[in-house]
Amino acid sequence: MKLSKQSLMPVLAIAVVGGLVFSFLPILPGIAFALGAICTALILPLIPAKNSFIEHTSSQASKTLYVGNLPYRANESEVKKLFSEHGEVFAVRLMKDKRTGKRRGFGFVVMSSSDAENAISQLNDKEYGQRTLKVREANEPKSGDNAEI
DNA sequence: GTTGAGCGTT
Repeated sequence: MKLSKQSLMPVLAIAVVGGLVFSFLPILPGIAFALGAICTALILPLIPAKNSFIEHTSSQASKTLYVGNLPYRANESEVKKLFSEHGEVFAVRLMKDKRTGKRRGFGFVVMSSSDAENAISQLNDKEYGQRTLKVREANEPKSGDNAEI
């Protein structure tokens, strides 16, 4: 039963909006806010329903790849475009320093497992931006369902 | 604005 802020913010927002909507009715503001909260409880299960619709697209087998020795000038769009030429890339995350926000020069690329193996053999030790890319599989695969080799 | 081995975030 974890209650995070991100799942609580929309609830409060919808509750406030519901309270404003019901405030037009000749009732007490407390009753209006209560009705807004009830409406929130009613449409709350509908929000994950739309999310599951979007997740229906990402029902592919994804594997996390570690990409090191990246140029500091490289962006996620360039890396994603580079990996997209050798396979279907789902997401690219370039890790940056949490203190200064500077790029540390490595990141992770999430793509399909079969295309991932092909991309590794194609992009590993590949010259990119006057640097030799280092593409390997991630040590901690989040989606390790099809991560068997 | 700098640097160069490495395995990470809601």
